[in-house]
Amino acid sequence: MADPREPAPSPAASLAEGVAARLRDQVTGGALVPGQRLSEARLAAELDISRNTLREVFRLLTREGILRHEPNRGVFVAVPSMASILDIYRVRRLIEVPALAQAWPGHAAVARMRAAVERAGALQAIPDWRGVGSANMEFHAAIVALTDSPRLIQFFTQIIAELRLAFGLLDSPELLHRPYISRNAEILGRLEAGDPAGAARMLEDYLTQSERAVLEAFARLG
Amino acid sequence: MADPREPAPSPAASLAEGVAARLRDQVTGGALVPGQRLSEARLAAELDISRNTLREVFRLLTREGILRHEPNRGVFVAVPSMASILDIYRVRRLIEVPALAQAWPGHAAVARMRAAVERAGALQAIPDWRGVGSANMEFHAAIVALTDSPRLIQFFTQIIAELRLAFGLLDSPELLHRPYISRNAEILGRLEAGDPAGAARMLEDYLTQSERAVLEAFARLG
DNA sequence: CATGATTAAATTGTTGAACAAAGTATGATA
DNA sequence: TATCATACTTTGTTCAACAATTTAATCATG
Repeated sequence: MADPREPAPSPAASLAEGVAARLRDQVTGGALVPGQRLSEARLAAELDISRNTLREVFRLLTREGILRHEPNRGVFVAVPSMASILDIYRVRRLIEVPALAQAWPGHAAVARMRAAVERAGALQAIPDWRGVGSANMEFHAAIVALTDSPRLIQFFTQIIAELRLAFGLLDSPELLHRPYISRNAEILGRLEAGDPAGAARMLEDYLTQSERAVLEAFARLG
Repeated sequence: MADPREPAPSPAASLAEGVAARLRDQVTGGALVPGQRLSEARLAAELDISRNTLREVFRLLTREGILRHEPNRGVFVAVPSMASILDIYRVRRLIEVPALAQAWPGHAAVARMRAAVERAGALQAIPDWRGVGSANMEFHAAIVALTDSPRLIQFFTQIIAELRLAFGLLDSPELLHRPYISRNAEILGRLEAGDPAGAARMLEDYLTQSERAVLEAFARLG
């Protein structure tokens, strides 16, 4: 495997979806700054697609919450707010904790959780903190995958994208991601030891602490 | 007020969103049958919009789950399955029960709940069972609104649309909606009496029973 | 100088036509 | 009947155009 960061070069069913994925990465990766306006004409030329196709892309990403559409004014990269972060963590608690609590330790998603933990560990050594952040998010996406609920999984994917958008806004990624590598490992260990309820309690602590850290970093921006 | 069924003739920010709302109603209202194919050319002519705009509409509704898009083959009205109904009720339990349990009885959404109950009662007298179903769904949307979480509210709106799509597939709407008018009223009464926890327990029973009824009706179709 | 109204420029919203690519139906042939 | 080549239909995508709206620039006026 060449680069452990890139999850999968999915075949991009249609051009619009492919471009959407590319743009999504650019946004969550920080290449596009929150609040920035995305001119249809300019971006279409830059991406080498037509305006119509780009508009389809905009519709997709707007509904995902990482772009904002103001009628007759244009499309902007969404600007995370304190309120949105609070909302996101609330949703995370509501979904992740029960998902883990009712997990069957033999579920296939447990392997995904373990892979994510190991990837985070490897990227920590480079160090690539943004990569660590991605791996940590993947860990939590895997937790939701434990539910086998397509709707929850898709919804949570959105939530994660929004959260990564907020992360991109903050500096000091090491502080935001480093402490949670071992914490994820502990949660996973407890689950594999056959104690989902205990793992869920640890996860709840994790979320509370992570939320506080993010909010503090956010407050430091003014 | 002329017709208590129509919630609000929203100003339709853009043409695409307006048409999306119209199509959504046609689908959840049963005018478009699940599995039916939506030809771009024909439907665009019928709705008197261009193919490009219709495609934007398709993207919106596909992401909402009420249309399905097969690359190079076309767009179809989504076909509810037993699995999707199970998933939907699981999500409902996960979101609605905690939402109600932690509700503050003075919240503005309580008024929405009461309005929905009263509307259902009125429509029962006509009788308009499809309308009763809509009112019941509005009751539960109001429960989620108790959380003040934009993300949960938007997500739940989707879930409701999908469920109404499934309802449209089933016959005997009276059997599916009638029993729940009084049940909703009881839940509301318990909440207004200052016992959110008790109301939440009643809601849980409600969901279990409703799920069973829907699944049975679904099984009768073969 | 500031301010508000008027005009000009740029951008979005939407359409229609066009064509390549993929899928579907048709029909000839073995 | 089964199979394969062919014609037809539909989707995927682009392009050019124009109306509607917003933004910027201009300018008169207190």
